[in-house]
Parts: sequence; structure tokens; C-alpha cells
Amino acid sequence: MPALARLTIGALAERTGSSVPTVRYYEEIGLLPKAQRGPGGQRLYDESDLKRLIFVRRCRDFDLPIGKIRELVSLIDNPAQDCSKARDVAELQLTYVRRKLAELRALEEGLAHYATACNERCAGGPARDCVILEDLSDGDNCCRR
Amino acid sequence: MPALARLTIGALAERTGSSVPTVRYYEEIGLLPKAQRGPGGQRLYDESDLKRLIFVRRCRDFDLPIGKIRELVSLIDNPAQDCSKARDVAELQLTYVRRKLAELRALEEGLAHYATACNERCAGGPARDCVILEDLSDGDNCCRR
DNA sequence: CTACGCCCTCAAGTAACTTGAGGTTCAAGT
DNA sequence: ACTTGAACCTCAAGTTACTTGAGGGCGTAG
Repeated sequence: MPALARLTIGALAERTGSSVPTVRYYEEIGLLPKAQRGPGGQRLYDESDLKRLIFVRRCRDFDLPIGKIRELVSLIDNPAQDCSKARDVAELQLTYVRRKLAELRALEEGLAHYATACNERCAGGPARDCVILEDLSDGDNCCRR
Repeated sequence: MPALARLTIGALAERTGSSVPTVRYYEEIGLLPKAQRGPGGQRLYDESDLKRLIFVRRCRDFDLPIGKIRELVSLIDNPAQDCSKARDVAELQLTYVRRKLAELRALEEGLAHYATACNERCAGGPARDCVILEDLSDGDNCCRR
């Protein structure tokens, strides 16, 4: 299974949807192991690096901070540990994501309201009379929050 | 209506849900005008500062970047301008928020799936067999994305 | 042989704040 | 009058997760 033995950093980046500097950055902060080097000094990667980077990127897609990913990576590197830690991380992140979701929904409603109101009631008029601008700086009488 | 003539920075921060350093920071980058100073050098604020800061904070609640807020603030400061710019900013932000919402929903689903799967199939076992860790580093056979 | 693309390192920049050090000033209590 | 202690001040540096830029090397296709 050493089908894929030598990947350049560019190829690795492309396969994982990362940028080249990001890959170097992950190495620098220790999320990826120090890469092997070719004769000219270029980094060379193999399957296991690819797998690791896919893991890291996926975690980032889930908005996990680097610190949490570090914990998970160390879990992978010490496979005898209890995996309930991974579940805890996932659950904690789930809570965070749900809170964010609620916030964003409120936000969407508010913005949609303003866009419509401005279109209907004041579009093109002077900024002084804009419902958005007025409403947003009013202490009490704002529709949202 | 000069009911509220002298607010300290701490009082202003509290009323707007900002931190004190944040208020100073906004002044530094020009989102708030340079504050008046009391005899000992402390900043003093009035109604209009309060109004402005509420506006800025509300925009930040809507996740607007500082640059956009700067545009809106300058709209407020030049009230003769056409307000359709405010609507454009709101609409652009709406698009952004809706994209974010979709991403987060997918994210929530994925995380929930992992948490449940780990609870049912491997909780407490060694990390080597964890469905989360395995699944996330697999190139093809991942359920998500 | 030279032009091009990919690679390298190291330093600094980005957003939006937060944190820390080191030092005044203000309001209250004794 | 004096002394706390809270709240204020400035300036510098740290935070997160990268991106961007300067300055240079290697390899190969024309």
C-alpha cells in the first residue's frame, strides 16, 4: 500500500484544499510532523501525512480551534487512550455550534427586516431619514435584541 | 434633553455591553470621535457618544466588519448622502449570513452524528477504534462533505 | 540558455480585540 | 487629613489562524 510515496507540498495542499503556506504553518506549530526532505530540500509527503492533514482540515471545517485538534491528534498518536475524550470534544463543539446557529438565525431575521424596510420606506432618500441608520442607533425602540 | 451629560468610560461600556479597552480601541481606530476629557484626564461621554457606540455594537452583533461599519458611520455623519448604500451593506451581509447558516447547519448534523455514533459504538474503548477519529481521517468513505 | 513554475526561509501583516505593566485620580471611610 | 481601593490612564505586546511579501534556489521545457 505504498501506492503514493512522494507528494510535493503543492500536491498535498491541493488534495486537501489547503494552501501551501498553511501546510508549512501546520508543520511549524506541530499539527503535522516535520516533513521528510528531498535532495533539494523540498518537503516530501506520503499517505500518512495526507491522512493526517485531511483529519486536521476536516476538524477546521468543523470550526474546531487548533488546541482541540491538537488534543485529538495526540489521541490518534496514542491509540491506547480512552476515546471518550473525542466524543467530549465533539459534544462541546456541538453546543457551541448550536449557540452560533441560534445567533445567526436572529441575525438573518434582523438584516432581512432592515433590507426590506429600507427598500420600501426610504430607498434613495437621504441618509438622515434612513430607517436602518435611525433604528440601529436608538437605545430602546429597536426591533431586535 | 441633556439629561445624561457626563458618562465615564466604565459607565458607557456597561450600558453598551462593551469592555472598557474596546471603547478605547474604537476611539483609537476612529469609530468613535476623540472623547472629551475631565480635569484629571479621564474620558467623558454624552448622549451622542452613547448613541454612536450602540450603533457600532449593534453592527458588530450583526457581524459586520469594522470597515463596513466605518462606511455606515460616515453615512450618519454626512446625512445628505443617498441611503441606498446602507441597504446595500445590509443585503450583502444578509447573503454572507445565509451562507454561514447553511455551513453551520451541515456542521451541526455532522457533529451530532459523530457524538451519537461514538456513544453507541465505541464509548470508553481505545482511541484506535474510535469511529470519530477513524472516519475523520479517511479520504473517501466519510459521511460528511 | 533562459524563462517559468514550484520550492525554500524568514519577517511582517491581518482582524478585532485582550492582556499586562506601570502609573494617576477619584470617592469613600476613618 | 489620610489612606485605601476601585476605576482610570498610556503604551506595548499577545491572541488566533493564517496570509502576504521579500529575496532566493532548483529543475525542466522550449
